[in-house]
Amino acid sequence: MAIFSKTCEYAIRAVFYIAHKSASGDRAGLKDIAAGIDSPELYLAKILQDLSRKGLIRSVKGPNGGFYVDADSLARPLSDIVEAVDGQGLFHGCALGLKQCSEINPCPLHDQFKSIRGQISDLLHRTTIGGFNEELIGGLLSLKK
Amino acid sequence: MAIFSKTCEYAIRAVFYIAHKSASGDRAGLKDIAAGIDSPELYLAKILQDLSRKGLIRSVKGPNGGFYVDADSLARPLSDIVEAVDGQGLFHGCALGLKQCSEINPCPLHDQFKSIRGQISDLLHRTTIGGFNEELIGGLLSLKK
DNA sequence: TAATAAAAGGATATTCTTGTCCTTTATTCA
DNA sequence: TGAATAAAGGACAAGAATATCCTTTTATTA
Ligand code: FES
Ligand code: FES
Repeated sequence: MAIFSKTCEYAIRAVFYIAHKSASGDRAGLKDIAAGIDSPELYLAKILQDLSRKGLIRSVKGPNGGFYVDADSLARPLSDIVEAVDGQGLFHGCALGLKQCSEINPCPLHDQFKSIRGQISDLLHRTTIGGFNEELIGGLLSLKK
Repeated sequence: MAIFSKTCEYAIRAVFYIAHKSASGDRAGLKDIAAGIDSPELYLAKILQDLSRKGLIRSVKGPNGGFYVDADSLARPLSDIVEAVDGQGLFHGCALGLKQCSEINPCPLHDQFKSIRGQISDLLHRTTIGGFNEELIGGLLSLKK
């Protein structure tokens, strides 16, 4: 198992991709993004429609249209994307699938897992959507293969 | 998304359950285990068959039969179960789903995720199957609800 | 205003995970 | 030895995640 669903992996990679294009003032078209993050184009379309409906990214139809993120959204934490796609499980769920993670009825992994889960949460809350733009533009980081 | 697949959650809870019964010298029957960890009985049967085939737990058929773990297996790391059920993804996979997690072609989350992934790996390698028997017998830890 | 480009939306297909059913095999015990 | 018990195994069913297809809407620009 991975930390994120496949859908969420595509969503994050796409949002990073769009963000770094937006930083250069460009919009990104669907084909462009799909190629840039190595994802199935039509499935990605659905994901982006969803993020757009939820206001996490912007879109413009017609010639020269495409997807972009505004300055506000560039500063948003990555956790907003994760939560929109995968829900809150990663932030609050029990490692062993108990209905409710709690101190009162803890599973064997609770104590140690709580700390790790907290670090994942911190990472996703600290990281912003636009936070890697320089490295992405500079080609130091990768979103494909 | 959770860290483990549902199948793996059941597997871990079941193995902990069987281990703590084995510590008391008992075998655990399917119904007993399913009730003890709150899982669908017939699905759990498949999971246990699989673990049994792979030698991670033992089983005996017939009256008074059931599942148990021998002393050797009690000392095995939990990572053996996770690997048998969910594979190696959790230990080596890229957070954003790149084909190959690497230093040469890192995704934006690589550096920070590597550390977290390492902690998960450590936790699962340090924790043994029988490691929580006392707390389970004492009722301090829970495997259901 | 007409032609074109690109995202939105609805429906459907495919694949994987999870869960159930029924028969067979092995073990115990009367 | 025969009846009862419990896991093993094979086939199937339901649901969710992933992926594709086709039509509609909106924006651009010639
Ligand atoms: S109860 Fe399982 S992680 Fe908290
Ligand atoms: S490349 Fe993504 S975690 Fe290492």
